[in-house]
Amino acid sequence: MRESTGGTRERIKAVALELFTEQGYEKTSLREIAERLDVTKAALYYHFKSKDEIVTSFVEDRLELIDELIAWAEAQPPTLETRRALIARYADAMFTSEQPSVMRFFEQNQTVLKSLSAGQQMRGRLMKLAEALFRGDDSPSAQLRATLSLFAVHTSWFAVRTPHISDEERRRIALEVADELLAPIGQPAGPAR
Amino acid sequence: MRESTGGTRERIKAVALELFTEQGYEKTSLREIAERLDVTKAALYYHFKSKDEIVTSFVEDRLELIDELIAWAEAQPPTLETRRALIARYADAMFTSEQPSVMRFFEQNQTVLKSLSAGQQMRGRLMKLAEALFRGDDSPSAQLRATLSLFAVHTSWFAVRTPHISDEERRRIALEVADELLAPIGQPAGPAR
DNA sequence: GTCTATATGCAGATAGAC
DNA sequence: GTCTATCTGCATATAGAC
Repeated sequence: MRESTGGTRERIKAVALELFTEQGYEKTSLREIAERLDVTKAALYYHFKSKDEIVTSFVEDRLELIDELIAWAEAQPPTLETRRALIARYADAMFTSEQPSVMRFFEQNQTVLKSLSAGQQMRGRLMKLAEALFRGDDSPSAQLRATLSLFAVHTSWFAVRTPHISDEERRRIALEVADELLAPIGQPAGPAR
Repeated sequence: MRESTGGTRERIKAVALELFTEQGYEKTSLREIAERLDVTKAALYYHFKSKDEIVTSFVEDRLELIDELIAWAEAQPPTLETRRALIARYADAMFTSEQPSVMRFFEQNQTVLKSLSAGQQMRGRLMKLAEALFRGDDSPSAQLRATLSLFAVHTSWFAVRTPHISDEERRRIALEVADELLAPIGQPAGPAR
């Protein structure tokens, strides 16, 4: 417990993220977060002026990161190579980060997040990311494929149930499937039978 | 408003489903549901003994339906044809039903549903459905593909952003992509590059 | 920077009249 | 089958002492 000096804000973020992800935003009370940290509710209000400001705090880092990816992609030609590189970079961000669970939190709290500005921003950003993935081919199937390739990355943590599988292996599988989904995008015609 | 006699229970279900889906389960109060129906909260308690019993009421129909699909699939050989037929039947159920939004509700309230028994049952059932889709090939990539094929059906309503597109067209696109995802399952080796 | 104490409000739920 | 009235509890949030 070395970090008790000054690190309180970070500890609040970490605990809140964990509880929000597990139980949901609405079901997690500030009392619960405070108890877990062995402080009082009032202490939380010193660090964050409201409950949803806690959410904002850990969503913002991700927004920046996604913005960078989008900007990078838009500077590239809309080729398959670009799409693949983009999803790979995104997967790196998801798997590498110290807190991969920000996206899990987001997935698990979609509806609630609609009414939070942080949530709306994140929603918008993921839309733009999907757009960057199908850029140059806005056919319905390309749109669906692009979105699903993001889901491949997001859901591999639970969709792959094999026990004891490593994160690196999950990432590899996710990208294998994502690549296949991206392949037909931008082709003259989809792989209709 | 012909159904005002006796149809109250159904009207409650319909409004609750809509609000739960849009705003989330926790954020939607019984007061809000009651106001929308122009009745009092107490009236709701005549029809349902608790808030989560409302959820249970509209989840149960779906459970049965999914159970039938699973049972059917398990009676078939684990071939690609079976997988494709299964996802097609599932898509029919999703798109045909009078209330396709039950699954939307479920997607949007995952975390909250963890603590509701109806939610746990639905979770379990979707897991089994995914298993039925990769039956005979439990490789990690097959598991991910099977899960994503379900997502293709579930998410086509928002992932495909083309305006004025019909439900039938969405269903067709979803199945096109789902079929592609299912194709490599059960093959000697995945389509590694 | 963290505390105690408290304000204020709405949630889910029940009792019992009509 | 729907109402009014009310219970009980916990939520977010604030004021002000230490």
